[in-house]
Amino acid sequence: MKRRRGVVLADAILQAAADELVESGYAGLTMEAVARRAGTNKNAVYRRWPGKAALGIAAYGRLADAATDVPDTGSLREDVLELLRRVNRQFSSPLGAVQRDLLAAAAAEADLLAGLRAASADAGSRLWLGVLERAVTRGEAPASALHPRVATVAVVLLRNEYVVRGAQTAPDDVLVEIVDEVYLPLVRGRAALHASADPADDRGRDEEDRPDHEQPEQALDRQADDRQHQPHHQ
Amino acid sequence: MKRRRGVVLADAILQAAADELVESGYAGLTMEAVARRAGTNKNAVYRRWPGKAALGIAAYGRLADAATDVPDTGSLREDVLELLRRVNRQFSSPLGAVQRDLLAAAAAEADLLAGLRAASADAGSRLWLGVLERAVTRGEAPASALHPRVATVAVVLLRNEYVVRGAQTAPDDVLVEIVDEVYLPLVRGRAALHASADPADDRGRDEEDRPDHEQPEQALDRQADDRQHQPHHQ
DNA sequence: TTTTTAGGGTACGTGCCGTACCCTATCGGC
DNA sequence: GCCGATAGGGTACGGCACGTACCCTAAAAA
Repeated sequence: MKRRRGVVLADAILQAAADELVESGYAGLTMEAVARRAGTNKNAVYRRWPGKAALGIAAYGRLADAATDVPDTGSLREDVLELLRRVNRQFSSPLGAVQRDLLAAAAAEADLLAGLRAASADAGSRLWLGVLERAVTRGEAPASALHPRVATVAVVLLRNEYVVRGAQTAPDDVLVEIVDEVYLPLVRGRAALHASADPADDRGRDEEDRPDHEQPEQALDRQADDRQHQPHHQ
Repeated sequence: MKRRRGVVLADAILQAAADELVESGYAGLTMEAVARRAGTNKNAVYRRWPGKAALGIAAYGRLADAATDVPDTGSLREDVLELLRRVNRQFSSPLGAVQRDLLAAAAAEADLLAGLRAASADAGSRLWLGVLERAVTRGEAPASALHPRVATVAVVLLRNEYVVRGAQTAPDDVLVEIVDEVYLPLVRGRAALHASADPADDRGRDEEDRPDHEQPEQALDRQADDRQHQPHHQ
């Protein structure tokens, strides 16, 4: 009987883990079941991943590869709303439940969280900045809005809906409200502020170590590298 | 030996559960330990709460009773920043970790989530609306900003920091960034939109109550170089 | 071929959940 | 103050899942 080795086996395990994840959720994920489903035993699993959380995150990486492509309708509002709707569908799918469970499970251990972010969170930031950037070139938004924290406000609010209200799909009018009451006013409001010649906003601190008008790619890198350890003296 | 009954015993159990919660977190909360600590046995616990999640939420209710009082400095920016700092302290305390774990654990079961919200989330919305309302009466913000989703944007973004970055205390410049890049532009931007673009009256105050420099330690934190450590192998 | 590496099979020890019994202190009614 | 019903105390058990330890063998490397 042929015996799988190395990357072939690892792949089979990951696939089995991913299947178990969508079937039973993260809570119902067991090492035994994964090993059984992969046609091997826990030995081979533990030799590669130190525990359940690590395996779950690795398996999620395989699931999340289905990259969401960005809408490009020519209007900021429609772009944002459509992207938000896609994200909403993903959040309310089994995959979204897995993602939320995983985030919760990884919150305890910092190294796991880093792996999870690599698989999902940062890519999202790029998406939203891209949408916003196109709006800037069309003149729909000021360049000062090209800020990771600004660009991702909508999806952060949507995520919060799931945190607060549970796994229920967020109704569409919530998305509309987020876009019309928060996101667009925020972006356009920044336009109004900056158009009325009050750059006092970005003086002092900003000038030195946080340039507001940098290239979008740099803004992204910045966010990705922003993580820092607590130097806990005092 | 005296044998406690009824509400006295229930109280002792809740207290023990709350203590265990802050000591070991929700993940480390065990029914045995709670019973032992309360000087009783699992019997008495299960007679009152159907399982670990329900007990955890009930115990959290006892912890969360320490109501946060709202600052009232006379300036919207200072109020928001100060409130955000208090919330940040709470989030990064053991209590905050418990709250996040609990939210994650309750996401699966809807009825538990309802109980948890009653203990914490909704009160927060009122707080933020209150701050904003005072700003409106002072003329710092338009009445159109008095919208729950707008009012709570800052704390939602802060919560997201914890979701994405883990239990690390959010550095103060993140709070400042949230306030200056998102919250205030949002509120004032709405003013510009609704009051037909005359934000000139915002300018004077802006320069007064805006501190130029942050604490030196935090500025140092920001520069701390920590490239990613490889999370295990693949 | 011989040696080394890595998978397969299996059994354990441990921890915790949730339940079941049986005993006994306490409470409320008489 | 006695007496049944109620509820707490003690304990044991079944079950499950995690993580570990052996021992055996196929497959790759030397």
